[in-house]
Amino acid sequence: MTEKATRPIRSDETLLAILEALEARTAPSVSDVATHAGVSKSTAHNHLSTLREHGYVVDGERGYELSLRFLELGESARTNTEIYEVARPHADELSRETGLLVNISVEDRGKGVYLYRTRGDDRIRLSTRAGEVHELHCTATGKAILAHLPKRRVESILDQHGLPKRSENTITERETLHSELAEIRERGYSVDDEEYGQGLRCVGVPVLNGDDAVIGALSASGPATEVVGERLTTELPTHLKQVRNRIELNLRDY
Amino acid sequence: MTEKATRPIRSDETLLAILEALEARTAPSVSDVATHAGVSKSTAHNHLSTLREHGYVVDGERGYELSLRFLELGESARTNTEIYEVARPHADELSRETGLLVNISVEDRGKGVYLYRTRGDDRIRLSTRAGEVHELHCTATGKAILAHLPKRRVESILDQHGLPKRSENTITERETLHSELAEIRERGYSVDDEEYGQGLRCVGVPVLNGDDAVIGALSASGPATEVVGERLTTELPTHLKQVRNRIELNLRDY
DNA sequence: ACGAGCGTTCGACCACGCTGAACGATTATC
DNA sequence: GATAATCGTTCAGCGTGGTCGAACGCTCGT
Repeated sequence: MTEKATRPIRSDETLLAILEALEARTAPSVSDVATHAGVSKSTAHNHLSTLREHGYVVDGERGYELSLRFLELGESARTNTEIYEVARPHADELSRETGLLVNISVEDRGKGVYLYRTRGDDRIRLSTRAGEVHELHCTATGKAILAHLPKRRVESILDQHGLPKRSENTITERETLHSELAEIRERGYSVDDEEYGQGLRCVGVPVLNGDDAVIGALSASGPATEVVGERLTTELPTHLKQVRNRIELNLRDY
Repeated sequence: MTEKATRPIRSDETLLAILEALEARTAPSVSDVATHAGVSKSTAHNHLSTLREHGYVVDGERGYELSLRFLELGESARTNTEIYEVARPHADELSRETGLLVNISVEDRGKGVYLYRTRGDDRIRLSTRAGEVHELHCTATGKAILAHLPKRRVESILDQHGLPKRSENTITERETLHSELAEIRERGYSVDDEEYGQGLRCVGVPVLNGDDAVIGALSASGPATEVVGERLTTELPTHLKQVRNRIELNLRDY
């Protein structure tokens, strides 16, 4: 599925390796970058100074860093998605009303990416952040998305990424997952019952566009001790479905 | 100030030009990208397919797009700043309390960059977004930052970017700006009185780290009709200074 | 059927990206 | 305070590979 380039450009690949080095390590030196990217020090130096000249990296007193240019590019990518701008205010509202952590995510190259995460109660700092990726089979948003992708596409995603075990409850059998997805289609919402992390429970709904294609999903998550009983089986699903309807209505008139 | 690379890498430069083409135009074709970046179609194709293979761009049905990989990189750059994680919850709180649009920005290569923007009242969609850049001389956050940079650095920034007129009230004379900056230092807050855009008024405060270096600024902005009288001269400045103090205290214990 | 646009592949040339060695500057170690 | 290690940077030179233009199917609109 990873579309192979017929004629990959080697210097681009080292450039990208350098970006990854800058992302992974905090403020690395030229030599660090060179080692991490597997190139000579002089090559790393040339790439870094080119990137600096164009404002993509800055070298502070501690070392090189990705510049805020990437924030601009990231926002551009985020705004390009159909769902983000429309769903965001609804996510904020939902989060205020429920006090839970609300997520918007989309599928990107077979994985889930959080476009936005918001928590009504800001006192707890977000441990996780936007842009983070996760497998689709073990989260509420992921399963909501999978449930509405063409079966062929689902298979190809599972072939590519497998069903890695993230916690005790993670679904690791294809068959189990498929019947779960059928159930999700039927009742209109998904549940992550500590499948991604212990003690974390999450309810999600898909978001479809005018052509009935999934463009993402919305979910609310919280401690398993809080997301229980009526709240888990009725209250949150109903609430989320309402929000989903509002978002889909807003999508119609752009 | 733009540190010249002694030996710039040409293929990196075309790669960056391609990224800019993807950012500027929505879902451009290979030919569009080639024209915009000033290279042959086949060269553009090779770069794009390399980027796609590594997951940095995706080609949807409409054309090529930046992938959400850039959201990840952008978040990484944002988190690297000293101010972001600490100030963000305070910004949210301030926004809820005032109902105004609250901004966190930092200086990056002589310009201001919004790290975060939040508005208590989410019903109005944010017209502007994080990552956006602006000149420092015509915004409340920008002037608060300039007021605490070494004079030499301020001069070099003004040399580089000038004082472009953004609206009726924009300060375009260096002398005027310098006395304004002195005033800001004295009273501890800055005001943008429709200097960036007509009808928009804004109050800002600098945020300093343990070494008394500016690491960014915080501001609250709203319609000129709302931000007036006591609110403009006393209420908001006092409120912002309180928030600033809280942020600086939090910075101490990381 | 036609032509105009697209994205892609190919061959060939010579620019230029890569390496390794050498440079001063800075810090660490004794 | 001398030595040594390591830093970022520059340089020359080799030979790879990035570049372009032409040519290829292909999908459009006419």
